[in-house]
Amino acid sequence: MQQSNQKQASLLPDTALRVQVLVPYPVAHVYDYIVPEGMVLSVGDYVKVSLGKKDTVGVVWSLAEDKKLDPARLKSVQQKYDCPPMPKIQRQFIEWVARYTMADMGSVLKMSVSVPDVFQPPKPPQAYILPDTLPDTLPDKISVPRQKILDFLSDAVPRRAAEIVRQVGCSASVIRAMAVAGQLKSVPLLIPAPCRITEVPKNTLVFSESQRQAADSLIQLVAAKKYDAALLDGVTGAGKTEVYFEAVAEALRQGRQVLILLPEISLSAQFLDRFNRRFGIAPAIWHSEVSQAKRRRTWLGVAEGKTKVIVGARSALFLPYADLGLIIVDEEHDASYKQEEGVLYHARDMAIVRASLGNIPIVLVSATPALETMHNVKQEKYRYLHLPSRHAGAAMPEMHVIDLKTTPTGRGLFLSPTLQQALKETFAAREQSLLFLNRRGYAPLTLCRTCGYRFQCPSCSAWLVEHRHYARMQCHHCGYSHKIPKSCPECATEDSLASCGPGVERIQEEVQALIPEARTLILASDIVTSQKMISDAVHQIEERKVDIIIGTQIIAKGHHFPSLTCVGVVDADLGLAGGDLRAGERTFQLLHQVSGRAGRGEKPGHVYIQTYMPELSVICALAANDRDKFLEAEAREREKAGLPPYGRLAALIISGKDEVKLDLFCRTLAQKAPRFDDVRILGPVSAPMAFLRGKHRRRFLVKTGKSVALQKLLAEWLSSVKVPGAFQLKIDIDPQSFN
DNA sequence: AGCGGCTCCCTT
DNA sequence: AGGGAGCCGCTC
Repeated sequence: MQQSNQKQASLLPDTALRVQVLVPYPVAHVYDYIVPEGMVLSVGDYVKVSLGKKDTVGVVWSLAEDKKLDPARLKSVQQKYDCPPMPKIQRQFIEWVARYTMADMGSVLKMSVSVPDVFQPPKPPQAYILPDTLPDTLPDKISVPRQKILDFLSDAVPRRAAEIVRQVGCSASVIRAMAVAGQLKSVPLLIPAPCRITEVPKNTLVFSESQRQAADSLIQLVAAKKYDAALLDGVTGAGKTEVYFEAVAEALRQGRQVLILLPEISLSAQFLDRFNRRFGIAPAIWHSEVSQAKRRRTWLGVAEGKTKVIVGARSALFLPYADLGLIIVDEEHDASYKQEEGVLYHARDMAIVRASLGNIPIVLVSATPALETMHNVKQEKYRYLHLPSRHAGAAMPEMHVIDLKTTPTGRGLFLSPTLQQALKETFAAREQSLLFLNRRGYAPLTLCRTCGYRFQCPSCSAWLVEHRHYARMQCHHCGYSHKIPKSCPECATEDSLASCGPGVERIQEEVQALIPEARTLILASDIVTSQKMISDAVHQIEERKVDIIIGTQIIAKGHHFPSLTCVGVVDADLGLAGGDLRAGERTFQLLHQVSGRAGRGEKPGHVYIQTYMPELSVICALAANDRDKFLEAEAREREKAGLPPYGRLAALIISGKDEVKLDLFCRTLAQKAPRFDDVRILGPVSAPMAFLRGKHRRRFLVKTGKSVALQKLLAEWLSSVKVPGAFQLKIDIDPQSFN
């Protein structure tokens, strides 16, 4: 990898005086700096420069110079950091992503140098060892704790105070006192880069024939050492992870680095166990919650090529890999791969780009592949590896569609008689049930029966959701909340507030009334807030201390519970309202995943889907468990509508506080809209969340044919207007949802 | 992103 | 005239 950098001619002080530096600020261009005498800089070097009032890290982007600049006004590079330069592939990737997403290059660079003080490591943590020579002032007798500490440290391994305390059972003050007395020596603890792998253990798992075949194909893919993309398709429990671990192993045998992208780190506990079992070491973890010190070590380990496997959320894609040899995108269909703030990019799609630029293989993994991915398989852009279920018999639960039009629920109730019966029977059989409703809180809308007042967020076009668990009314879009009042805020009538519609808390109430002896548990992100709470809840369920689980989408993933035999989908139609491009697909993926929770032990499972629209293709496909037929039907719809992957799509979101001026500006924008064949510009319309966090939002949708240069078209359009500073204009290339 | 400089309008 | 709040544009 670094050959390309080493080939770059070093810049000698007497041959050039200036370099162009890209800084991690939202700016589109580079800045020129003087190279101080004696400093040797090459493209890709990390440097410290001053920009405006502040010092920042930057990357030498080119050795050219802007002749128009007045040399007298230029600042000097302050320092060259001692770190491998940013590889050429990484620089190309940053440029590519910036061009594609129409973001500033600096903003994209910022995602690559996301550790602000990476080059200013703090004091390393202190560790203790036995001194080479003991001071001669020591007393003859040594106290028991002190002797224990000396024994513990006799193996000459430096250990941190906290570890000594834990192992020996002494107090920290003893250690301190011994250090002062010279009985212990304090040394800086050098923490090596995470996940350095030199030896790759052999696979000890017994693979099925199909697993073996898929693994062999992936190993060949990696062995070829060139760009290639494959989809690994298989239901949950088919052993996909273990199969792609063999591809990882092959890349590691080549001595190269591997990136495994995961949608959410909530998968990590289980995932890390499996990784550990295969490779005997923990991978490096990268996501927003990782501590500053660990981020620094990981960033440097990645840049130096020492850290071999990185498991991370989408931002891990932008780390400056020294020699990346393989990318895995697990759960490739997952919506959270789309970054919806700042630089708007789709990590799966950009991972394909990264693989292509790096000329390395990439493997997409899913049980419910995205429509686009299947399309690429059909177009033979991606290889296709299918992994059938390992336990063919026990695999699929029996599906029951409940038409709420013909079998309605009781008034103010949300479980139909059929589902009630199933819950009772499951409980009687001492098995577990799961009710799925993707809505937190008690009720999504509260109104006053007397005056009709509705609780609404002051900053968003959204109802306040009642949360009895916290006794608050909450906006799910901006976090605004207040206490649940006793009387109507409008007409002051007491006991006049009515809850409309269900949330998980209300379903729990209904279940408790239906089966009072049943032990229920709510799994929702606002109630189970930490990783520990989630794993505690999972243990409770595994130990069968819970009979009926009521959960939002956080239950869809991962865990499998052998005694869970009944799954009820309270409202299958919930995600379908609003006409979103991917509503059907998302609903299928989510409900398919939820259905998969049922009957994964030896007992068969039953899934009950409550809907008002049983004739919809999504519901039929779920009932028939026919994913491919569903995707084909969806694909035909998209083709007819000229939508991706058959056409290109971009969204413009314009937001601002002054609604009147906003509409005026949008009209100007519409007037200047380009008119071409094969280009349709729809809008302006109010964005689905027309008022969000105190700002009004309007949306344009740009729909073009496959071959249209979408970014160029947008750039030309937008260069014809000046966006007033009071408004924010966001370009979303390949929008995933219409929010 | 952060900062300084500018304008506009309200205060006294 | 004084002065603060939002708006704009620049940073090599």
